[in-house]
Amino acid sequence: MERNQTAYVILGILAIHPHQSGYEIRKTIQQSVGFFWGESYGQIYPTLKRLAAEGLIAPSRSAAAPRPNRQQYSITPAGQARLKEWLAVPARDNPPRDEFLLKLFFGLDAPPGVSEAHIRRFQQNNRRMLATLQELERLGRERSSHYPGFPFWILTLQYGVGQLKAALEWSDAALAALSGSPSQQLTDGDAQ
Amino acid sequence: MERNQTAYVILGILAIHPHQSGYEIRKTIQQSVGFFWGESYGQIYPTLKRLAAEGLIAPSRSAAAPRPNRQQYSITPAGQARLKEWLAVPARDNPPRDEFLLKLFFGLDAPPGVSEAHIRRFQQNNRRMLATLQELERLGRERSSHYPGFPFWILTLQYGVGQLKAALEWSDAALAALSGSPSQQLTDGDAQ
DNA sequence: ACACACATGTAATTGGTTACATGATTTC
DNA sequence: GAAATCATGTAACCAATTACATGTGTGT
Repeated sequence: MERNQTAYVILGILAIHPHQSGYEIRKTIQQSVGFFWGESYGQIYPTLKRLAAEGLIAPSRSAAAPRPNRQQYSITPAGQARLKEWLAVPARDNPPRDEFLLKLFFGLDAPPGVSEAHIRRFQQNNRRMLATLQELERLGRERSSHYPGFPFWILTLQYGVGQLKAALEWSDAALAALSGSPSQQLTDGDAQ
Repeated sequence: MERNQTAYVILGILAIHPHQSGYEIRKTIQQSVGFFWGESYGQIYPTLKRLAAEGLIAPSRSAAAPRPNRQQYSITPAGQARLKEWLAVPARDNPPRDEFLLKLFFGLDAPPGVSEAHIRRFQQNNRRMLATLQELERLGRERSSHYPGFPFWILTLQYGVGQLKAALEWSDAALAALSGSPSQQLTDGDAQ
């Protein structure tokens, strides 16, 4: 079992939409799983070559073939099998690295106000993201709810929404907590 | 500004606890920020050498020097400055890659029951983690609440707790949703 | 004597990003 | 004709993990 995850995103995407080129695959990824998964061309194109060499995908051509200067691929039966195999294996937890939390943790060594600023930026990013996801969910229900994969997609979306809402609630509490004791030692504008 | 984050964790840790060796630094990392940050020796030792060469840390020796066969370091004024600089820069968002969500998204192509199993495993992991964090918080309040950095540490903990609770609520809803339509097409144990 | 934790490191590999290079096609 | 987007790729680099190698000190 490989650990190269790019291969499996590609297989998964091609299992849903056949006849896609590297360029299209990347767009599909962004539009469907973009909020929790990213891929760069530098990863996609070499992987496509390798998957084709291994017989897990094969060059193909959609009925209404649009442009000539692109190479479309589809998943092969072997590819389907490999995807299925991988899907059955428990997910490894993602490497634990959160730069925002790290900077917050070292807040005592930061210039005054910096941690508060980090949290406010975090809050704004999360608000924007939440709006995007909610809009996505609305649009999806309108346009794609008949797709067989829709229930799974909506679950991932709802997970994102839940995490963002929790993060936003925390942000408020965190800002309130920081305006209490710690910065007072430096700001100290009211005593005496 | 470097992008090597290992350097900054080390600087940050040494800013809090001086006179630590690579081995101790790693333990400190695990015990303090371990639930959202990890470092391996393969990363720590070379980075220590480099930081010393750059004058951001320096070999040092604690008053009660314990074992001889280890090299302790402390942060230098230059290192303090670098850390402070880095802390002021907005955190980049962590690379968006969640293998669990990816497998869930492709749930339609998975063997029946697999997605449910993934969610249940996820749920169990989160429950365990939540218990750990809550215990950590309890212990911390008992033993370390007088440390000046305590408020920041507790904030990161509370963030983790909030995310885990949201994930657990989602898990229940997700399992309920999956026991509705999608697996019925295959299981279909009750009609006819 | 043995096991375990302490302690430091290197080599190989990989997974991945970024920047660069190039050209075709569509649209205004 | 210019600009934007479509489209495919390569090279350089890097951060990081894993596995390996080696030795010391402590407790039983």
